Amino acid sequence: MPTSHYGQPRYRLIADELRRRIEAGSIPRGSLLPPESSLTAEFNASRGTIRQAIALLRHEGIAITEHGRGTQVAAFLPGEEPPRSIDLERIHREVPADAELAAIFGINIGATLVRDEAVAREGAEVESVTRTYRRPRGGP
Amino acid sequence: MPTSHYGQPRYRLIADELRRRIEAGSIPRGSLLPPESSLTAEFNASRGTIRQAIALLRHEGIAITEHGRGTQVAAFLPGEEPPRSIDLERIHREVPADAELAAIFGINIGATLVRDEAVAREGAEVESVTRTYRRPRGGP
DNA sequence: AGAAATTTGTCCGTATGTATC
DNA sequence: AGATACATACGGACAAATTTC
Repeated sequence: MPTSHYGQPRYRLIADELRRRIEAGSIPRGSLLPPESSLTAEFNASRGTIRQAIALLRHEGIAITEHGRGTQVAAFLPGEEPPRSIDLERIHREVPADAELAAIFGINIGATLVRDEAVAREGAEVESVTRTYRRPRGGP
Repeated sequence: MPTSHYGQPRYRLIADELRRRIEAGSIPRGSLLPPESSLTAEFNASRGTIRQAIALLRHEGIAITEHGRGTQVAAFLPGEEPPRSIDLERIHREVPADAELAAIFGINIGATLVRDEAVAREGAEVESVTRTYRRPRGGP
């Protein structure tokens, strides 16, 4: 990626894009910015470049970075666009069967089931939670 | 030690080794990977490098990481297909939110949620139970 | 029920080498 | 040559979720 910066350095363009999302509400006030690692992936930029971009936002006072926690969008400037992006997040884990599930599967209560959970969000709001339970493959 | 580039960066080599162990079964499906601290010691690499390696496995869909818990090997590796569902049965009802769901939705424990349940059977055996929770439309 | 230990998440600072503008 | 960006790697520190005692 040789970079074709049209007059502007990359970190400035990235800062512009993040500022746009914040102003448009797609990154809600008071929420945490995606971590540097995510931004690195999304913008296909190095961490240093991302950090420069965030430093700009900090200077402008619209972001606050806390060591070990993340970068938070400032809370001021009320009301604007409702967020529309749908975010999916999947969690996979093993859970013990409760009475209801045990009855359906025909297994003992407390037996291990594999649960896949998908949380669908629109902006900050949770739209739905879908859980799929299966019996584990060849193991308790 | 910047890069000892013997063709590949270290995090990729480490990811290769972990993938090999998973496919060979020496790290079983559904089990937890050794913690980052152990891998750091074993591979004599920094934590960041280990995390990069694990991120690769996550991206490939063969590992799922949960905060505070660990990194779990997927129950099904991409490419191996779980058995297909045949019989489907749907149940719709209203249920009170337990603590976990309440936390996800950001509502009070006991608040009403709508639950759609689909039981997939293959012959007599239950293959999977899928439950989707949503907030009621305009209701309590 | 609560504290401690474990484990992952994130940020900070630094370093080296390479490629591109 | 210098500025910018990229890729990789290290170590330290604090934050937060989960498990364990």
